[in-house]
Amino acid sequence: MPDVHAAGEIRRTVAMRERIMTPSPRRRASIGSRRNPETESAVLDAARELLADKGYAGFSIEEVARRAGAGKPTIYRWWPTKADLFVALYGREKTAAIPVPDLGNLAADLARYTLDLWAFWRTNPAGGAFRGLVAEAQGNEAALSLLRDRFLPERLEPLRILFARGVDRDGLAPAEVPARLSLWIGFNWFRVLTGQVEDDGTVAATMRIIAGDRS
Amino acid sequence: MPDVHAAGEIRRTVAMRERIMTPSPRRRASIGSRRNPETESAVLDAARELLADKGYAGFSIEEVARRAGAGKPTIYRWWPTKADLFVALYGREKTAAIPVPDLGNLAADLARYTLDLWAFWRTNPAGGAFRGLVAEAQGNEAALSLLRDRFLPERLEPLRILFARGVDRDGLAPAEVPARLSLWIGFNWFRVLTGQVEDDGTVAATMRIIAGDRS
Amino acid sequence: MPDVHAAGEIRRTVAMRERIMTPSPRRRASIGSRRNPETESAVLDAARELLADKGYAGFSIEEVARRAGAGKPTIYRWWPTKADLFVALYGREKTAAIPVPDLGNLAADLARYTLDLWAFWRTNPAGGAFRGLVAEAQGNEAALSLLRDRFLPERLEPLRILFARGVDRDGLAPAEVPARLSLWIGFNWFRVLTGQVEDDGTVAATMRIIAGDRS
Amino acid sequence: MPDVHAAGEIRRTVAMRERIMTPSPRRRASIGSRRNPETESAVLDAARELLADKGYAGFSIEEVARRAGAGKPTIYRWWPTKADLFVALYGREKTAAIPVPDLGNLAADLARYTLDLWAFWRTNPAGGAFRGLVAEAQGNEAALSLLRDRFLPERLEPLRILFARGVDRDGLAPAEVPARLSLWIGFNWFRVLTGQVEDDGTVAATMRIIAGDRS
DNA sequence: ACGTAAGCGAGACGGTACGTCAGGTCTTAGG
DNA sequence: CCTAAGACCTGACGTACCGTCTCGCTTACGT
Repeated sequence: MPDVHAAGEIRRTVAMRERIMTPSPRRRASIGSRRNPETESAVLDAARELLADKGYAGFSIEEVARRAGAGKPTIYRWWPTKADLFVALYGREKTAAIPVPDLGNLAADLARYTLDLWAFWRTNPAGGAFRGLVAEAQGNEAALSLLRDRFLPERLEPLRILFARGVDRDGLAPAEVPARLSLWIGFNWFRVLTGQVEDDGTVAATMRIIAGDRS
Repeated sequence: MPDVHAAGEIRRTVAMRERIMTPSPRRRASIGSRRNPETESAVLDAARELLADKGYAGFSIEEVARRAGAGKPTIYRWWPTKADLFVALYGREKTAAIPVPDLGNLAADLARYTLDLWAFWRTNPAGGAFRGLVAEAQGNEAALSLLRDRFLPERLEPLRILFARGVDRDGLAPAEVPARLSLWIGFNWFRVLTGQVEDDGTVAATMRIIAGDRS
Repeated sequence: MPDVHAAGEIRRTVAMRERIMTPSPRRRASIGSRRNPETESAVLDAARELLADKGYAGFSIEEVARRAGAGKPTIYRWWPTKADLFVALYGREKTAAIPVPDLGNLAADLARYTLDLWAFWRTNPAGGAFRGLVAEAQGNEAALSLLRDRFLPERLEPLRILFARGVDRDGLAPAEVPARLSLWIGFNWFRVLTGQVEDDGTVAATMRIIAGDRS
Repeated sequence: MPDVHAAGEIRRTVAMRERIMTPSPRRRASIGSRRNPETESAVLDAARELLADKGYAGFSIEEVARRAGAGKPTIYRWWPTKADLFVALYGREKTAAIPVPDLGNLAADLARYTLDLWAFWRTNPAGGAFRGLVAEAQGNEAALSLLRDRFLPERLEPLRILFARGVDRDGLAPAEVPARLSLWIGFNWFRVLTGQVEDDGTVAATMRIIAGDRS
């Protein structure tokens, strides 16, 4: 049955020729029936770069796919929404980047951590990822839930440590911790969402209030 | 070749039928070479209603035009960006809705004002407008500037009154007012942007911290 | 989940730069709130050309839009399905191209008309359009109905004339006309769908059978 | 960063649950280094069923693989193109299903055979397979050649018998056989490709014309 | 008897095209 | 000069399949 497969052979030949002809900087084929970490990296790198280049407004899955040399479906397979992509992006950058300080009192610790965080946001596309995530959450219940219920608690861990130490060391009332944590979050959101994450000299004073520092 | 475009004609026919069937919010022709205030109202009403219906995600100029029975260019002429429309929307709603309380101490005043504001946000599309404006500002420099430099100072006037009274009456340090105001703003942003503007009983305590109330 | 777009101003600037930079053979803006015949022409020309280049297999709305310099939504607005586009394409080409012969007897008339039709199909992408329409109809009820109920009766008009003349002149039994017409249609479909529309010398004999010619 | 890809994991989980829930048409492992006839059956059955369910438009290798519980590469290994699969499908079904009638005259034989064939097409997915193969052939040279040069001659064998008998018995001119055969083929193609394979009472008359019956 | 070659399910991969939505621009026609 | 209307191009959306690839496994066959 020699001619039965002619079509397939023709198609294969064409595909091969095309693959040879195109410059194709790097073609990442599948590595079998499991996730290709190279692809994951390429996508996150591209997303990071795009966010840095164009900001949230210019951010699109389409363009990420283009830059990553990835197919759109590949992206949607692993990050079904933009929000997921932002979270992944943020998680990738921030990990362990900001040390949990121990300067002897809560206000100083908060100020140090806050300023480190701001520096991170300023110098790193992850700041843009965070802003994008918040923006996304304003019109998308799933994104909001991702932000509020998964992303936030996770990223707040260092703060909980700081406040716990404040309770032990500085005599902070445990019952007040949630309110003070909310204030810290809100303050930071306000600053980052209005593009004001440079130290204007007010951070220390603000942190003293949040810390309940009466000195 | 008259019947070649039948499909298009069908579409047009459907559109016409729908236009006829819908209550058709009166046909507003031009009123000459000046702005038609009826149109402005119709657009803002439609925007408000749409925001209430679909939220920020479902908000589009296209749909506003549809509901308002207005042409898209008409909308773009007067509100060149979504942000402008949000600001107009918000400015239209909030005015004078929330009384400036005077309950004898700053913490109580802040709590009362905050809860009133939240109630307003819950019951009024303007809350959605605000969230939309923040989202918009994350990818749009003009919207950000509008939000930060025009909208925010304007809406903060009652707070300034409250804090000024706090200085006079409760002995609040004048130097601390900006920081405390920032905390109040941030707290409110955090709550509204995460969809948490119901009183969960934590507001009073939080306001006491912001007010610097040591009782 | 609509994305938040950049400032209109940014977009405008980018668009302008692109418009200036690209050679852009022709930019067709709207000509107001009515159909632009230039666009219609450009689309049909592009479709025709694409069909000639790549055949039915390589035919896509996407590529037509690309070649026509038209937006996909514009194409979908006027030709909601590929079938509509094929019909329009065919209608545009065939009109009045094939004269209705009168050679004295039905068999000769049919042969002449058939060979003219084949010549038209050979030299003109409309032949491809017809094949595409049939292919489309095999998996799409709407396309099938378009083909069977609108396209076919219309294109068969000349044949009806020929057969009517056969009844009057050659004594063809009127009751047999539908069956003979079916045979003519079927014969032509078979030939065009198998890519056999060159005259191999069998047409005259076949048409004599269809015409019921006993000579 | 283990929890960053939760979305993907959720998708996988869902997929697993579905895999568990579906009856899972038995897991066919390899049976060594030769073709597994169970797999072949499963694929052809699935293809047949899918064609019956969804028609040519809904037919995809992907879905066949899904239903057959087969890997896509397995399918591509044995049937490199859709056309091959269609041919295999049709070849599998039709064999010997339609008896070659002998009713005393050619017209009657043709009518009987045609109606039997139509009945077969109506009740059997092979009809859909044939339509699919024709559609495929409109954009695929290999499929066309398959259809024209292999499939058609093979399936026409019974007709040749009928016509040969017509020559012997009914005095049909041998020179006219090819033309009359073409007419029969064309008529049937036209009917099946327009979804008109119910006997509307015109078949007998049409077959008389094809048979050259002058009674 | 055992290594190897081939078949197998699975599913990720880069792609192309789908059909839809909205964005912002443009022009008409009319008041 | 404003207004409603709606066509236009653009570009992104999220989905379906395409055909290829590699994995990890199973089994028969040749050495």
